[in-house]
Amino acid sequence: MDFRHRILEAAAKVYAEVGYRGATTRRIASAAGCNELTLFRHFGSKAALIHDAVACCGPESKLFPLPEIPVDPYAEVLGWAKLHFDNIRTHASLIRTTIGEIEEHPELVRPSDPYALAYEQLATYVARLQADGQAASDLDPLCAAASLLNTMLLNGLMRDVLPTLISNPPEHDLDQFVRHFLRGIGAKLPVST
Amino acid sequence: MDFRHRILEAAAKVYAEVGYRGATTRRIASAAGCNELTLFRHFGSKAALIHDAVACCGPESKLFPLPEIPVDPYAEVLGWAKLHFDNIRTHASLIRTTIGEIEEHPELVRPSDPYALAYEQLATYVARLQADGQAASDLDPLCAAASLLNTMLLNGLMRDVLPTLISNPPEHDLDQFVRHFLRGIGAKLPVST
DNA sequence: GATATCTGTAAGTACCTACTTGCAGTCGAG
DNA sequence: CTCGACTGCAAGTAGGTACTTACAGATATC
Repeated sequence: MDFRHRILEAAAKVYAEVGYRGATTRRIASAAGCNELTLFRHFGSKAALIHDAVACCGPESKLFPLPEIPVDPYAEVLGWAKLHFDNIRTHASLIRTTIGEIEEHPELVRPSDPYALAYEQLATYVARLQADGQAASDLDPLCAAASLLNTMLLNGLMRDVLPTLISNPPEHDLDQFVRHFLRGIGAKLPVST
Repeated sequence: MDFRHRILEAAAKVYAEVGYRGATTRRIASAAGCNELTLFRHFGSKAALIHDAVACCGPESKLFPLPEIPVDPYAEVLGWAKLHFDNIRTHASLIRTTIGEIEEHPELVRPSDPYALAYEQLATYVARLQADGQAASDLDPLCAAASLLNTMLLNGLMRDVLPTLISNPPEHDLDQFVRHFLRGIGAKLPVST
């Protein structure tokens, strides 16, 4: 019966579906199963409500584990990528909406954006591989990290809405992306299945 | 004095900035410098106007040249990538908006989507490299193509709105992406600069 | 000069928007 | 039992929405 949280979840869901303008207070109240007035009593304004909802119900910003010292790059990167990919797919609708409205509502992009964190994390891992001689050192680690992360992110975001364009099962694509990524930075690969 | 085209351009611009709901007929008319009524006389409804505007003023869907028979993969892919990247950046705002509203307005995604065409085009090129023995044959050409295209696309889309995250000059990132892509598919690279 | 086509102005329709106010009911804590 | 906090209902504010109708002026063609 925690109304506040029920409202936040409903607001995040409606916002993800129809965007800021489409997420009318009436719609959110209906989705939360409460009176429209209750929204204003809890959050004061629609802007505050949407902001709290996205901050509360958006993609996780916690760091998934990626070892400091690489041992088995393929297994480590693939495992890490799977966690991120699941996180992306779970919140794909909300992320797409936020991207589409980033010009009008930059305040909805959180400072501790999980994407930015993952980006640095993977770049650090690549730099470590390079320092250890396990990867070629001619590439910018940030660009290499972007190559895998952007590929995964866009695949995860559009998978549900462009099924004709992205028809392979997620595990297949992730495996391919990680293999391409690792060979791209000059790292060793396990034998292909 | 071609009102019709002036209205289409204004509508595409306003739609790119504030989305379908935000693109009110009043706003579009103001941007086009004409009366609101003129919109309805020309296009009948807001839905028809936005549809025509996106179809007319969206990203180019023509194919950029990518040779059937690869000779110098780095030069060829980089040149091709630059053309696509420019096209993406020119229409970044509109593409972001369309992605954000793809659930509500899938009809605004054109059947001859330039992204889908480029995707197949690059995959064909990769398959040719593999057939010629110029690239490893263990990767799915479609996944390899997605690796470069997704990376470029997201970089181009977010570059203007997340400058802290994407701070390298475009040429630097493109060069890095193409190098990573080619080595990822097992192709030869020119000496790094 | 008459005609048809395009444009603008002004007013109005029916509805949705965020948000407010006043009042009544419920329910658990003291 | 009382109190306060939370909830819902009903009504209303001031403004925006897509879209329509009726009328008047400009312009180019015949």
